[in-house]
Amino acid sequence: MASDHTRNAILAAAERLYADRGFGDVTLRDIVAEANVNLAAVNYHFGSKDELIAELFVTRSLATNRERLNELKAAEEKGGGRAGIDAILHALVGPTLRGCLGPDREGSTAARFMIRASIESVPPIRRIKNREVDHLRKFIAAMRRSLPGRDDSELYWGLHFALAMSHHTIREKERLTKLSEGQCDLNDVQAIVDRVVAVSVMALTGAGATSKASAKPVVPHGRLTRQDL
Amino acid sequence: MASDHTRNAILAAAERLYADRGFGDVTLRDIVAEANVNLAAVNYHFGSKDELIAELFVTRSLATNRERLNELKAAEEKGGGRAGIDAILHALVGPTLRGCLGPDREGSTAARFMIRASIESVPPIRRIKNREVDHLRKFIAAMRRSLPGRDDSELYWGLHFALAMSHHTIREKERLTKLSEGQCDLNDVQAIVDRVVAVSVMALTGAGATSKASAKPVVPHGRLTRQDL
DNA sequence: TTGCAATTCAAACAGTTGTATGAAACTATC
DNA sequence: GATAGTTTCATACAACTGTTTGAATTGCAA
Repeated sequence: MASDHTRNAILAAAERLYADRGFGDVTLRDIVAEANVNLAAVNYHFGSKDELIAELFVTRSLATNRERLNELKAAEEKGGGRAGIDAILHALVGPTLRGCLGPDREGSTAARFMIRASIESVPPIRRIKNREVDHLRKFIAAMRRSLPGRDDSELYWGLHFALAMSHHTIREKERLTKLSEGQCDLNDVQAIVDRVVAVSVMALTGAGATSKASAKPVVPHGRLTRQDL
Repeated sequence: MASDHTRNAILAAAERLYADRGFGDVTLRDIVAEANVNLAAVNYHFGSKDELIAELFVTRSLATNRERLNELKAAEEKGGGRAGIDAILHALVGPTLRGCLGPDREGSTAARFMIRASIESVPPIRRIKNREVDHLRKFIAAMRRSLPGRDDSELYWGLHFALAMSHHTIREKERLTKLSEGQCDLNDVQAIVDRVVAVSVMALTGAGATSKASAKPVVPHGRLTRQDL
C-alpha cells in the first residue's frame, strides 16, 4: 500500500468537514475537494460513504473506550480489585468529557467530530453505538463489585444518568452557555467531570436508590459520599 | 379554506412517517402517498418541506411547554407564590417524559415523533429549539424563588441535569432496556419522573452545590496513555 | 526494460430529491 | 349560470447524490 496518503487525506478532510458542517451538509464531492483527491478514491479506499463515516467514528470511539478501561483498570488495581464508585464513574465519563470539552486545540477536530456524532446520530454511527452495550457492561460489573448488595436496576439507572449528564453537557454546551449567560463555565472540564460524578454518586448512594417511586424528601446539605482513596 | 382536509392529511401522514422511519428516510413523495394527496400540495399548503417539519414540531412543542407552565403555575399558587423545588422540577420534566414514554397508544404517534425529533435533530427543528431558552428561564426564575441565596450557576446546572436525564432517558430508552435486560422498567413513567426529580433535587441541594471546582481532591486515576487507533 | 498490480482519473450513470408550472377541477358569490 | 378565487393535479425541472466504469498512470519486482 504505497503511502496511504490519499486514504489519510480523505479521512482528515472528512473529519474536519463533518465536524464543522455536520453530516447532512457535507457531500463526498466536498470531501474530495478539501482533500485534493479524486472523487472515486473514496469508494476505492473505503467502499462507500457510510463505511468512511463508520471508520472515522470507530477510530475515535475505540480510543475513548480504551481510555475508559485503562482508567477503570488502574482504579481497580489501586483498590485491590475493587474501585470506589466515584473512581469508576470518573473513568466512565472523564475521557468522553475531556475529549469533547477540553480546550486542546490540537485534537479539537476530533472533539468537534465526536460532538457532531453525538448530535446528529447518522445511521452508520448509530449502528456502531448499539454495539457499545458490551463495553458498558464492564462498568456495571465494576459498580456491582463496588456497591455489593445494591439492586442491579439501581446500577443501571446510575450509569444511565451519568452518561445522560455527560452526553447532554457535550451536546447542549452552547445552549447552557447561552441560558446561563456564561455563568456556567464550560471550559473547566475537570470541574464538570467532578460535578457529573458527584451527582451520579448521589443518584447511586443517596436516598433515591429505592426501587419504586417514593421520591424521598430532599437530602440536607453536605452529604456527598466520597469513599475510596 | 374549504375544509383543511388536505392540509391535515399531510400533517398526519408526515408525523406518522417521520415518527416511524425518521427524517432522513422519508421523502415528500412518501408523505403524499401516505396522505393520498398530490405532491404539489405540500408546497402549496406549507411552502416547503422544512416549514412542514417546523409546523409539526412547533405544534407538539408548544403543547408540552404549555403543560409545563400550567403545572408550574399550579404548584406556585399552591405554595403561595413559591413552589417547592421538587414541584418545579416535576413540572419541568413531567410533561416531556409522560408525553414520550407514556403507554397511551392513542397519542403515541405524537410521542414517537417527538422522540425522533429528540434523536435526529434536523435543521428546522434545531432552529426552533434554540428559541426555547426564554421558556427555560421561567423555570430558573421559579427555582431562584424556591432556593433563594443559591448561586445562579447552581440553578442552571440543576436544570441542565434534569433535562439531561429526562431527554437521555427518552432518547436511549431502548439501549437502557437492552443493557439492563428489562430490569429497568421504562413503562412506569411516574416512577421515572420521580427518580429524575429526586436526583435533580439532590444535585441542587446536595453537597455538590459548591460554586467552583473545589469540592474534593481530584481522584488520581491511572494517567491515560495517548495512543492512536 | 518489461510486466503486472495498485492506484488515480475524468466522465458518466442511475436514481432521488425538493420545487415550480400551468392547466384542470372545484367552490362559493353574485 | 357566469365569474373569480381557491385548490388539486400531472408533469417537468434542475440540481444533486453516491456509485461505477474503463482507460490512464504510477510504483515496484523480475
